[in-house]
Amino acid sequence: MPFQSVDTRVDFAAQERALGVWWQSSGILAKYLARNARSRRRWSFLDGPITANNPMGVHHAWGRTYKDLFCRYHTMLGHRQRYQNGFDCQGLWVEVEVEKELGFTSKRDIERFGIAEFVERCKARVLRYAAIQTQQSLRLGHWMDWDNSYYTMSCENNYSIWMFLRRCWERGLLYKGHDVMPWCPRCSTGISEHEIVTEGYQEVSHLSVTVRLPIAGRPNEYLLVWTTTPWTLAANVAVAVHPDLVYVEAQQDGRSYYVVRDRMRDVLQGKVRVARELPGSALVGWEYEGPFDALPAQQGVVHRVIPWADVSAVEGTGLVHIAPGCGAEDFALASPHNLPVLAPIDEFGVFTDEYDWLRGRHVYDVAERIRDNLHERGLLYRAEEYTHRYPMCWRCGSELVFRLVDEWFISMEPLREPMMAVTRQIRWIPEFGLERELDWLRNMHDWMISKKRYWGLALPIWECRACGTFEVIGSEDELRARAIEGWDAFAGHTPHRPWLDAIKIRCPGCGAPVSRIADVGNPWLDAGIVPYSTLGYRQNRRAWEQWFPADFITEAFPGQYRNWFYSMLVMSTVLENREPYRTCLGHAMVRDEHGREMHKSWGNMIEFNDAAEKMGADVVRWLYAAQNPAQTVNFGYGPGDDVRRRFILPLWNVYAFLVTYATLDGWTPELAASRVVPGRARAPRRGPARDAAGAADGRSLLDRWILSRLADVVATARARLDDYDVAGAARPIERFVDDLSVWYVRRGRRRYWKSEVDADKRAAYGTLYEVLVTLARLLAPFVPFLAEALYQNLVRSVDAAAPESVHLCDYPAPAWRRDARLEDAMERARSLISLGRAARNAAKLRVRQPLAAATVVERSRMLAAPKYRELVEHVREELNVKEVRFARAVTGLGRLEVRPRFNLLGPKFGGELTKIVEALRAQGEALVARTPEAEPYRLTLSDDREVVLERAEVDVRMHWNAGIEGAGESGNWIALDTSLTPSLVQEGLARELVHQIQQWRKEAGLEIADRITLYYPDDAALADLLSAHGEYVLREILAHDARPGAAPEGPDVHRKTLRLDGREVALAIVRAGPEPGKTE
RNA sequence: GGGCCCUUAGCUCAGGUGGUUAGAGCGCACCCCUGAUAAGGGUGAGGUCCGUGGUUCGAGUCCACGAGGGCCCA
Repeated sequence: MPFQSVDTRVDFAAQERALGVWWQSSGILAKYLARNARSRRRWSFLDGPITANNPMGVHHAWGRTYKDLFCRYHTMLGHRQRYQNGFDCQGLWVEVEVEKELGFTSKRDIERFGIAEFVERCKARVLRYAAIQTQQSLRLGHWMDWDNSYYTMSCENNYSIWMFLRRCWERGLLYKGHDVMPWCPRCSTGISEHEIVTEGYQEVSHLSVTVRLPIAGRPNEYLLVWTTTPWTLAANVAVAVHPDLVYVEAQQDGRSYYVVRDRMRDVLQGKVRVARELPGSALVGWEYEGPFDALPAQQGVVHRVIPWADVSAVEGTGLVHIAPGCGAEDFALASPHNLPVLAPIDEFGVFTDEYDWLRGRHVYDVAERIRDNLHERGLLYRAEEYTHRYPMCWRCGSELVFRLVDEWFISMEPLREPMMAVTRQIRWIPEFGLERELDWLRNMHDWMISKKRYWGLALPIWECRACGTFEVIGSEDELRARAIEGWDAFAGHTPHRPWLDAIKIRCPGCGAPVSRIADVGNPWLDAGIVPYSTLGYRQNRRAWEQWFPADFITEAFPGQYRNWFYSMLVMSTVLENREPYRTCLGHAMVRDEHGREMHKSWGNMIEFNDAAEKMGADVVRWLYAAQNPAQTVNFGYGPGDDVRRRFILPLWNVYAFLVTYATLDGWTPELAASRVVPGRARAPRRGPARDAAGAADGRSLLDRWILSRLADVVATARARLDDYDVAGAARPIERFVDDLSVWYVRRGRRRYWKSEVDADKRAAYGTLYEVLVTLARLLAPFVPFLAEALYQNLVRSVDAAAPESVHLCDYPAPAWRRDARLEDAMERARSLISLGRAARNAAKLRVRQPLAAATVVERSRMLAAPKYRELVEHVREELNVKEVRFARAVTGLGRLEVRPRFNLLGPKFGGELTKIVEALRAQGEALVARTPEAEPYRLTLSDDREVVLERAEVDVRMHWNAGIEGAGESGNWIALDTSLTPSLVQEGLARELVHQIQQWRKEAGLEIADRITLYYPDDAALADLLSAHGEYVLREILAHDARPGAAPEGPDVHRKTLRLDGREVALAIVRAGPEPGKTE
């Protein structure tokens, strides 16, 4: 079976869709998953659950590219795996979306709607988006056991967390805290500090007020306080001052104000007289009238001035209004100073009954009323709009307030050191991940795990209202045993609200029936338990140990050091005091192609589906694979186009090239000098690989070079992937494909065109074939679609015994021994060619014009060796010269001028410079000629002293003799003989003629293999040209014959007037049918 | 205020353990090739390696301090 023809204008996205369908329908994915089912070597990957709440975005594709790539790589290495994907299901983010769908605005709507129905809607939403994300992942070529994904809402996951919490409780780590914390009035829940990420702050404008508070026993004297949250004044109980700062009593309009000295000018407007200065400590203990002493809640409160070291003099008045029920720092001061705690608002942000005229009003709406009320009572000093960064709810965008609440916490202090020890057992990539995680651990607070919501882990805490005893239930069995009420209502349901809420147990303290607390859990508990819940920890400890710890996890790092990476550390430290994963690869964030953040509202967001269809999944994957994970990636259609042009298309074109000519020639892999068996059998695992240097099967140096390079890139890719370094593998592969395309194929083209089938041609086909087939396997984990397309056509079409899919093959191992000397010599040849081209450019001589000779001066004399004659031949052909000569020195070809760089040497040698210039003029040429590469010049001055000149300090340039143009440096030079003889000019014209006729053939629509007859006019110069170079011209343009005179009439006759050497010649070509033996 | 990271060509980025004259892609200028052709290739211009000081025979690379930016935490 011959290869199928390859279109160079392939629609990659369509090809990917077709392959996706084929993989499914032919069961390839299933075979892939089963491939290593009985392998003894395991590789344990643990998937971080993706939030199944929306379609996945292009940023998810980065991590998923890594996940898929390493799973595929280890599959091709024969390692048994679990291939389990995970979905994150529970939490406020899902609730918020369902609330939006239902048009809800607060928790009351949910209660009215019914918690059971609401929770079912949440589950349904998760399943809906899990299905969508599964399809999207498949479109990306992400192969997992999609029918066996884990869901964090599963019973097993929830009960596993019960087990963990029970263990915490037994160790005394679990407690109920009474604290002031950020609270979202819309969501009616506390927001833990972990959740107020930097994006959780926004610039907003608030009404700020400066209030004067009359001091008790000091008529006409006032404390000045300033706040941006006027509503908290209703709960004021104290004013704090810094004991060591300097305060002033400032007199204005007949009143005395106390304010910190450094802020006086900013705070007090108008004329002010300073009556005295005093330290803050002098104010401590003073009593004052509160701003709202008439409120019922304020009855009996004594307002005092207290000392506080955190008071600053950069903002406000230096006197800080303290409301322990409305601020976290305020609350921390309550206990040491014995301050009453007033909690003015309920869970919806509404003032409670004890606040009289504020009762029923929302905190968002009271700022103006409070200002007006203060004004009426003469307490307002000033009010103004103030813009500052303020925390917002990360899900719904509402402004947060601080509120006194009861929440449940895990004590972290006893875990801090053990967790840090566990963290050090893990390999973090990038390495700074370790420091970041340790830093987080050093600073971590107790973990608030409760949330006053509906859809989430139902915290298994039963707390007795009567005596305060609480207990944590650790499993479903224990629950059943302890239930004294409500089991029937619960049985058959998942352990969620509201079903679990029905169950009561007996209080071990006082015997009263006890209900579960109403709270649900922090969603990072759900994700943190998966190294236990998904690996069967509760069912079979021995089986669990075979997959634990995970060998590898990877996620985006900005958030996960404090989220998933962290929660797994907590839970695994408590349960087993062991690292839950061995290697953690973190990657940075995705920005748009200009480096800006992606936002839907900015219009620069790219949907995953659009990216897959417009640029293709392979391009998306390669873009991510070649990226440094530590650095934000600029993702977009522009960068995608780069990948396509730089990597995908050149590779595809090389592949198309091989298939096109192999088909024309009737070449198949069976004809290759050495068979390539790409399947499960592989290159020798041990013992010497085949020796590229000594290949005795007709392979040219060019072949041996590319095979040596191939061995290199295969070894590098394996080593880098073993080290979890994707970019370190991808970039060398890119370089290799570039070498293959711009050098191996470019230099080897003629070997495929020639009509005779000889050993050289077989070697050319065999080598290129081996390279491409190896590349297909090498690239399979990176670009699974492209690799499969190559493999199916190059391997499966001709070898029914080969594995059905490239993804069922082994990963390639180096099949040839490297020949570093040959690679080195090839580099030198290429570099000489580059210099020669520069020389041609300088001489304005196009490559089409042959030249008599090039002279090479090569210090290492490597290319002059007889065994590298072929490389010299490449130099000769690329530069289009008749002969390449070697010379020992460049001196005979021109004059070396050595000039001092005065700007550098002046400061160094000062007055001696004159002598140096003299010496350089006299000996410069000899000096340069004898100084080895990389060494400085040692110059002997007229007085026999030696001075050392750095290479940068002298300017060496060559003045070529007439008729010579060259280029070079440091002992490596190439000089072209630019004198043209009539015969060289004529030969150049012959090439020009060929060039123009080739162009014309294409315009005329002739096939590559079509033969023609050339008719030319009676023209002496042309006749000369053809008599001298006719054979060459006819061969190149695939003509049987060149005939003088007019062409006959006919449908296959094309006429054209060409410009040749400034003259016009009217030619005709006639199609004469395809060349025998090259019939398609 | 603390921790971590970044700063290299107009733009985006490479540059193990210090070592010739710091590289690539894109863009730009000029050119080549034309049997990979709605492609491909070459040559060239373009650099205060953020700054200052230090270690060293030698620093883009190591150290200290500083500037700007990012992430995280207070």
